[in-house]
Amino acid sequence: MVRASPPPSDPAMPAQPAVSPPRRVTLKDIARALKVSPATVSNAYNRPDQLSPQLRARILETALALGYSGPDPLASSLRRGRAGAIGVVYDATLSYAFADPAASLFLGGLARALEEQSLGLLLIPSPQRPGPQQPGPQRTGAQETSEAAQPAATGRVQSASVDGFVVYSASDGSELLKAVLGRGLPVVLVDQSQVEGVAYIGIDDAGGARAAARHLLDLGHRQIGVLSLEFGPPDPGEQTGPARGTEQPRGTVTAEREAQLSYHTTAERLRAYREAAGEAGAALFVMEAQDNTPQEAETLALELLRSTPGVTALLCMSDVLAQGALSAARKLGLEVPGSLSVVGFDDVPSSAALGLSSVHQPTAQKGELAGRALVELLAGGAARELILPTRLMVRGSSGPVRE
Amino acid sequence: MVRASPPPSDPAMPAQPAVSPPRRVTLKDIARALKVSPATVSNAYNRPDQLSPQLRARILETALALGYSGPDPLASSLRRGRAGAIGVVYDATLSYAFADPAASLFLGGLARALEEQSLGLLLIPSPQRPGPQQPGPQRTGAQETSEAAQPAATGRVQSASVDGFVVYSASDGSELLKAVLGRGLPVVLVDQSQVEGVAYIGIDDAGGARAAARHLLDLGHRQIGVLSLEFGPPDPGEQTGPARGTEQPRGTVTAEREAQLSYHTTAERLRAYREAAGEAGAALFVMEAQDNTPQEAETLALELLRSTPGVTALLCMSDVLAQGALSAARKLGLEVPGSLSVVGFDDVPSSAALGLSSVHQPTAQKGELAGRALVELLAGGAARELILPTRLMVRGSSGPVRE
DNA sequence: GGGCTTCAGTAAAACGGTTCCCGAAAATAG
DNA sequence: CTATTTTCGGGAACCGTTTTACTGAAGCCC
Repeated sequence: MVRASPPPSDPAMPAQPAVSPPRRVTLKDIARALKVSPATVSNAYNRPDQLSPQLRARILETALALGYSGPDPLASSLRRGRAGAIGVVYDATLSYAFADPAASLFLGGLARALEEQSLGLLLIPSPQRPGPQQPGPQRTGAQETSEAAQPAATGRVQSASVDGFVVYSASDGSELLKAVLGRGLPVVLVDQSQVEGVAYIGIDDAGGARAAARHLLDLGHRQIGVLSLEFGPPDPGEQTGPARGTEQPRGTVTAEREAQLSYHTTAERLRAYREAAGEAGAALFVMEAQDNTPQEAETLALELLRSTPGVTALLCMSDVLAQGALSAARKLGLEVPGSLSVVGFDDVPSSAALGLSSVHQPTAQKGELAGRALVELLAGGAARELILPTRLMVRGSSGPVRE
Repeated sequence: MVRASPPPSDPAMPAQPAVSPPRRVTLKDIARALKVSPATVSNAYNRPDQLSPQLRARILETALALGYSGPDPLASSLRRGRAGAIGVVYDATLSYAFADPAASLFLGGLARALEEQSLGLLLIPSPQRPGPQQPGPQRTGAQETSEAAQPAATGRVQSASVDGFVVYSASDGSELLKAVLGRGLPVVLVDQSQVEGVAYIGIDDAGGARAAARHLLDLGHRQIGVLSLEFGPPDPGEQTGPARGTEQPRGTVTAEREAQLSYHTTAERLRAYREAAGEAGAALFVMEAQDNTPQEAETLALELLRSTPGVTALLCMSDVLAQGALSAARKLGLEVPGSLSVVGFDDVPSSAALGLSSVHQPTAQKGELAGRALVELLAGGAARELILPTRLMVRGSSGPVRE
């Protein structure tokens, strides 16, 4: 064993022969170098008022000289009992979380709220889908926990050094959500099904969706396509899940798939669409977008408009989808709103410029409120529930049905 | 002083009357409960092969019963010497980081790469601008470190529990960057000025910008407006910085301001625009956007087109800005590309739908590569530099100058 | 100049785990 | 039946700080 057992002190020799064990310098090292107590060094960083300015100066100085850049955050966090960060968990795929400007806005708001408290923001993405990816060569380490068989993502939840969680649009019964709740830390749920006793921030999904649907209905549309967000996480086990590669066209919603409707947001909006349509005796044609991207939406819209020519309007569950719909319309040479009306959801910033009618929600504010709610919880406050309003913004992409 | 000096011990009284001390359960607790060694409990979680399945089952079981949700990540990280997360630092404002779809894409790619290694992603935003914000009530704790006077953000860098950093578009000489480098951890720099010996991922900014400019020049444009990204962080100290509230219209670029050009990306693109314009003998009219938002861009474009009627095309340093320019054109009733050509930069997904000509860069891939580069560094690999190509995508928003 | 209150700095116990390394028991070999 | 290997689990040091007293030395007051 080459454990360097240094003779009590040999100042002549620079401890490290050459390059080998570049052991990191710690607080103790500089304490030793100055012949003061570690406590004093710690104080130099954390309570300058506890020691004389000169000593502090000397400490900081030798710290610099020795290449010590302050107390190790981990050790400090451990001792203090606060990680200084909160985790954000989203159950949807990474692509969803970042491809959607709304998600970005939300995160921005959240970050802002946390920033005020000097809290970090730890992103904990759910594992992506099998997607294209060359098989990584290594996969080192003994990963085979037998039964737990954690789908890796829940493992990350368990091993996240955080003081609390924000869970964003997890599907009902999500493993991830369970894992989070299991940690026993403060949690705020956002845009998903509520859980008894857990803080919640959401929006009036149903109200917004209803307004969007009524708007189109009022304009006389009676055959309306719906570009839906995902119904639920893809079911890797069974062959069910949205028909992919089968004879069914992509996006088709089967009864089976409908039974898997587990994203609260999707469910609420869809329900409201249907209710409104039902009241007006209109027909809805629903397509499920696997990914919340314009490309996907364009494909689906093309498909839908081809197969169901009577459709005069599209209700989209996100602006991203709506933008794809718009581009499908352009490809088909359909005038908007002359031949096709399109209404989105979220009202992301770029939609105003596009003249897209959409349901506005205070996305960034939602993030900020979620952050504040969590901060309150951390401070021992009570869990609250908050539903933010939505508002239909009528712009140029929706108009009366053409006779 | 009300320093509570509790009597040495009064076991009769349950210190805290009723609910108070819900001391968290630790690994030792369940070890004690089962009369096994803590080591064994630890093994139950980390090396299932080190103990009999039955014992492990019993351990997991009582852990559940006692409400223990696995080893504390902090303690574990400390002991193991790995935080299990990397920090992302961006020097621009939060709004920039999240308002820009390109940034989101980047983060998405980065997250994906880290995810493969089960690494977390800790966001460390730079402090936002003074912006609207009611003065927080508390601000507890002794924060007044005298000299260090850390601008709060650098403090967050120092106290981030991470194994490495990705620095995204920091301005030259950024304090944040210095703080990061000071930590002595592996670092990957992205989209900014390089630093000797530090890993780097960037794109061919100049090449892309040149292509965009030449494209417009080839179409015959000779009076071209430039919607630039920020030149540098706002200088809170002096009254300089982009004229705000002075008699100068917003966005005007003064010589002073130009001297503050410290964002590498902005500088490179601007330089390339100018070079190309110079070669063709064309005139450039530069406006600096404070925020990378469509709103800001619209305002600026309106201003520019009003004050400089001869302008027939707009070079925009981001697609977000370009989209704002498009909407300005719409407001002015200018046909695109008939009366006004617009070219963006980044080629974010929504731009294709908008028919916006833009300089494509592999944004998500950039993120993924940055992640991989960092992972390599963590594994002891060498620092590499990588410049990714850009490519002009000509779409419908740019056309020949109208005679 | 003695008691009393600051001041500066310290010793030592946590914080909650992980991991070598070592024994004993059980299994296998000879 | 003994020698050897495996299996199972424990002992204890250690990860790098923070913090709660506590000590000695000054300073203060009359």
